[in-house]
Amino acid sequence: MSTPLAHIVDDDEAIRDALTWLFRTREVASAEWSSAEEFLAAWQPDWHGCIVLDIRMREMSGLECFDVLQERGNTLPVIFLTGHGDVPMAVGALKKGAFDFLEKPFDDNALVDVVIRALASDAKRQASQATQASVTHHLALLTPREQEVMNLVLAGKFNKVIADELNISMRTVEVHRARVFEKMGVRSAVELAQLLAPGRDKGAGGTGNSGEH
Amino acid sequence: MSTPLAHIVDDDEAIRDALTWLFRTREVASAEWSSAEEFLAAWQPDWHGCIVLDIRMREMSGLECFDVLQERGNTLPVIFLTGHGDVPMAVGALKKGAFDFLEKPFDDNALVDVVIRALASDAKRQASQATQASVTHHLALLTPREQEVMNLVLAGKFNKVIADELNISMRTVEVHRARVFEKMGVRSAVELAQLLAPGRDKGAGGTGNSGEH
DNA sequence: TTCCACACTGCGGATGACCACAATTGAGAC
DNA sequence: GTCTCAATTGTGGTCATCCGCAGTGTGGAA
Repeated sequence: MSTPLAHIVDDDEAIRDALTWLFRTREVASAEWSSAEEFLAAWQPDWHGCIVLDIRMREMSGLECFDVLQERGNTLPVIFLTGHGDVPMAVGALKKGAFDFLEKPFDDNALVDVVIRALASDAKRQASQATQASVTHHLALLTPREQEVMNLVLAGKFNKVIADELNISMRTVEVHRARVFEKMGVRSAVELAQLLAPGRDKGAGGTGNSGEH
Repeated sequence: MSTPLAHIVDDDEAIRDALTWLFRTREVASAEWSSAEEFLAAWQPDWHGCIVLDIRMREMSGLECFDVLQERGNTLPVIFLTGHGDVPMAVGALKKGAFDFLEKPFDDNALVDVVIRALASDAKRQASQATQASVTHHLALLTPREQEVMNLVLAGKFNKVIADELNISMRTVEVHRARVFEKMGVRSAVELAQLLAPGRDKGAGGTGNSGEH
C-alpha cells in the first residue's frame, strides 16, 4: 500500500525538476525516477497513482518500459511525453492502454489536468478492484463441494434437484448451502447472485409508497 | 436492420474505388459515400458494420462528422484515415472513442485487418446490446407497482417485509411477484437477479459429480 | 354504460428453504 | 494414535414461497 504518486520517469533532470515543481504547485504528490530501469526495479504491483513516462530516454525507451509494465500486470495509468512522436506511435500506445500521449512542448496546466484525471481514474479502479478482490477471496474460502453447490444454487435449481445431480441427500445440500451463505457473508441466494454479478440500476423507486389500501 | 457494411466516406473517388476493390478482395461488404453530409443524411442508428472516414474532405471534415455521429449515439466503430494527421489529432480522436487512426500511405492489408476487427467488435457489441435491449423491453412491460415490488425482492427482502413497506397484504405482494417472474420470463428471484446483473464466471464445474454417497 | 387493466385481499394447501440437534466416515496433520 | 476438517446423513419443526379459487374497488377506454 502507498499514497497515490505521480511517478515521473525521465532521464533529463531539468525536466524532472520542472515537473516535480509543477505538480507540487497543484498539490499532486510525485516521485522521480531517472531511468526506466530504475523505475522498473522499484515498481510494485500495489502502487497507487499514475506514471508520467518520457519516450526518448538513453537506455530503455518509454515504450519498452510500458511493454514491460503491461506484462507485469501494471494497472497504473501511463501518460506518455514525447518531443518527437509520430502518429503510429501515439495510436499504438493508446490502443495498448496508455492513458494519454502528449507532445512537447505541452501546456503545463493541460499536463497536470491529465495527471489529475489519471489519478482519479486509478483511484476508481483501485476501489472497484478492491471489492472484486474481496469477493474472489471469499470465494477461495469455499471448499470445492461448496462451490459446486453454489453454482447449482445460482443456476436457480431446487435443493432437491441439486441433491439429485450430485448424488447426495437434500440435507447435505442444505448444509453446504448454508455454509456458502455464511462464508460469502450473505443471507439469501438473491444477495449471492448480486454479489457475484454486480450490475444495473433499478428502474423505479424502491421503498416509496404512493397509495395505500 | 441491415447487413454489416464497411462504410467508406471519402470525397476522393479514386480512393473510394480503391478501397471498395480492396475490401471486395477480402470479402468485406462495403458502401461508398462521397461526403460526410451525404453519409450523415443516410445514417441510421440501427446500422451494423463500421465506418472508414477520411479526415480531410472538402466540406465537413471527418472529425466533425465523427462528432455529429457521437451526438447521435452512433455505436459503429470509426476508423480514421488521414494523409497529414498530427499526434494531438490522433490522440483526441482515439480518446473520443475512435476505433483506429491510420496515416496514409497505409498498408492495404493492415487496413483490411483493422476493418475486420472493427466489424467483429461491432458484431459483439450488437449482440450484447440486443440481450440488454430485450431485458429493458421486458422491464417496460411491468406495471409501476410490479417494478416496485421487484426492486424490493431484489433487495433480498421477505414478502412479509415488502408487504409492510408498501402497506399492502402479503398476498398482493405474492401476486405482483408472480407477475414479475412471468413477465420477465424467469422462475425464481435468483434468475431475476442474474438477468438484471449479468456477470462473472463460475469457479468450479457445475454438474460434474465426482464421488457418490 | 360496459369492459378491461391494475391493484388489492383472504383462505388453505403444497412445496421449498432453513435450522437445531445428533452422528458417521475418511483424509491429512501433529 | 489422536485431532481436525470436509463431507455426509437423519429427524422434526418453523418459516417462506407459490398457487388456485374467489372476490372487491377504481379509473380509463370504447
